Amino acid sequence: MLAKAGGELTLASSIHDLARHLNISIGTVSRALNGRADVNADTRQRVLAAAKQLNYSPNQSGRSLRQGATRSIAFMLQPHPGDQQYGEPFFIPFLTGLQARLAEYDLDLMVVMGEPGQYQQERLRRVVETRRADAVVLANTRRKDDRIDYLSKAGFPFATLGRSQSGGDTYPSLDIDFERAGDEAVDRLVARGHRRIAAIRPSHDLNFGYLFLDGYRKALKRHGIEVDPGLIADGFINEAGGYQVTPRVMLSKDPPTAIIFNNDAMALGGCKALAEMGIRPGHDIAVIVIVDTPLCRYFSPALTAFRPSLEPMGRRLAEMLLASLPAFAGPEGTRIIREVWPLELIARDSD
Amino acid sequence: MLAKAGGELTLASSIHDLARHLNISIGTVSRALNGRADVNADTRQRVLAAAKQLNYSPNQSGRSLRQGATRSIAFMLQPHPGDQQYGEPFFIPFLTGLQARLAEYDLDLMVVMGEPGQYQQERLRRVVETRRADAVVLANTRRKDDRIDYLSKAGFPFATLGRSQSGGDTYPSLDIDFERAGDEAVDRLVARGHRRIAAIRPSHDLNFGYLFLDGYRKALKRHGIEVDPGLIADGFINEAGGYQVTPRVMLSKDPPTAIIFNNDAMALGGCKALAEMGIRPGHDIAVIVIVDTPLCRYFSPALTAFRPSLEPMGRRLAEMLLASLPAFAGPEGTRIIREVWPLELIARDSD
DNA sequence: TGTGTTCTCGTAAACGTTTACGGGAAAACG
DNA sequence: CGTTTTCCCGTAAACGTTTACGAGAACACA
Repeated sequence: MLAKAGGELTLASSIHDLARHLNISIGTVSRALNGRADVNADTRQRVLAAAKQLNYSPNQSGRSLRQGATRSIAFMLQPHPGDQQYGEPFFIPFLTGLQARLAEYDLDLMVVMGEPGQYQQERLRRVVETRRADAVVLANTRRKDDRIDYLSKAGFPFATLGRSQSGGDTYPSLDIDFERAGDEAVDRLVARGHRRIAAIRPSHDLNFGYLFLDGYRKALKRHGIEVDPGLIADGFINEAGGYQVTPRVMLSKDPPTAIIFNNDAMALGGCKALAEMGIRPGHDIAVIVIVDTPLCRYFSPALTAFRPSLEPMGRRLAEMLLASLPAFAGPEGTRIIREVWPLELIARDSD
Repeated sequence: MLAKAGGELTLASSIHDLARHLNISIGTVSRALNGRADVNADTRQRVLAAAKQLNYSPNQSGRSLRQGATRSIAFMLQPHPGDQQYGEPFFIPFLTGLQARLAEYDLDLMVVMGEPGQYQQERLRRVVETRRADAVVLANTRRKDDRIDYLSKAGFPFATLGRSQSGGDTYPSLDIDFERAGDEAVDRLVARGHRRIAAIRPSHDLNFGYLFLDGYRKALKRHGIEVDPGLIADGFINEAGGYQVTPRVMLSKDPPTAIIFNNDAMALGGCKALAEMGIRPGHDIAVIVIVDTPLCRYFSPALTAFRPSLEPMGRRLAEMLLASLPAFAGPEGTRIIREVWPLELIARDSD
């Protein structure tokens, strides 16, 4: 306790109080509470009853120290630099799912955010070295990710939301199928008669930008359309980035009739640029967004987009992480699971 | 540690290792590291150097147990029931600020969410009773809030984002000035010639709904406009709620020429209902939203709204909480600070 | 009755810290 | 030189658990 609010704090009863109250040793009390076999059934009942009566709950610090496990998982979220008035709506439902599943295992969730753009490595090291968490969940994975290198070198358990080229196949990861989304987006546009299709994605070495582009290229090839480098651009992963980079693509000698944006904020900025050029999405040009957010739905025109199931993804990643921890999955069950989830196309008015 | 990843785990060096390496007692090492006065300057240097060399960081579980403080703060966020595809964009920036300031004090942030609509009390009790956190931050405060009653009765330190009628003035709280926003919204509308102004707010005993209404009523009174109960309605705090309740107000004998929505999601649903009735916000009716989100900006027409500074609010609430904790503010500095922050009006196209 | 087994429990160590206490050596002072 | 003070450090207890170990009692079995 940091504060002893004027003495009115209800004393936290310890296992010693319980033992004294029952005229029993603390060892027996602990065994009774933890459901061990070598305790008399009657004794166990008495202990349980007394625990309820005295409102006893085991002190987590004591347990952590003795067992060498904190029973908490750290979630590292690095906000992208840029306009942070509201941040990414992406993560609340993901966190909800992650947290819900962890709670079922009596695990706490610690959130470490770091300043936008700041080097997150120190924060991560602190968590690992001071043993503040038993495992880590990484978000915003980059193609080459220092955090992954560090964790796998240290042998510290972790899982990632998103893929990376770092660290090999030694950790669980869950990602969206950006290749397939890119592929399907092209498919859809081609079926509607487009052949000049632009792709706008974030720079920053964010891995999903590359994955998306792979799918985009693959689909073009399948349809016998040559990839035009002039139709591919990347920019800062926010509205300003989309606003800045979209005109560059539109002003090429042979402009596109469709644009796939790999990020909702960039799409919004792009549409603003288009509007200023007198180009109307849904009329003069087709626009598809790869990861849907509520903004896509309420924008005018409503943007066709691919939607993830964030909350189930959060729950699933928790399961995958737990399955890789011997303490939960059993010694033999230390399985590294990697999954890639499809997106659902939400057809709206922009394409 | 839960997992010992194949033995490659870098051994966490303890203070004993450090002491042995230096031929010094652990007491001295601890004192040196913690900057106590009674340690020779030369010894301190040697300890610090060795700590860096052996990559030593104190084990947090050990510290927590000994000091009776976990150095972590729990943030309790209860999602509103309803459409949870994306949750509330409100909280990410708030969390960012809260977390950033806490990190400066070497405090961790634990996030406890609870299922939407689920009774959050048990989760809270668990945190308190097992001493998993040193203090709690509550969000989504209700007019009468069980959690506040419980915490103040237990003498457990906490602060709230949002006001409540529970618990008296014994805890720090930070809230948005909903009264003033309601007042200003009416002011603005009256200045533009409106006299039939509706107010739509959430039910659920959420406190801010009442505060908003106070400001609304006060402003009407000031302008000599009688409050018409037929123009006041409440509904579920989501899009469906707004969609459902708005027609009820519009179909009254003497319909409003303006509506103030006390929640962005409800406003969106309300606008949908209006559209279906052939009523265009910004043309046929004026619409103002009390708490701005990105959705208001991108909606068509863009919605005039009052915007909070969420990230500074997060930082500020962390400061306020810390100031109320003797361990941080010093024994005399146990001050209970309560603040109410104004909103900034963002004029757009809907009014 | 003697021996082995089972059941139940108490004892004590251990996890990694911090800190109260005391003591020895050096320094200061008379 | 004796006494007091200061400086620095080691010792050990304490935080609240869990758990390895062993021991006593009850019981079974021959």
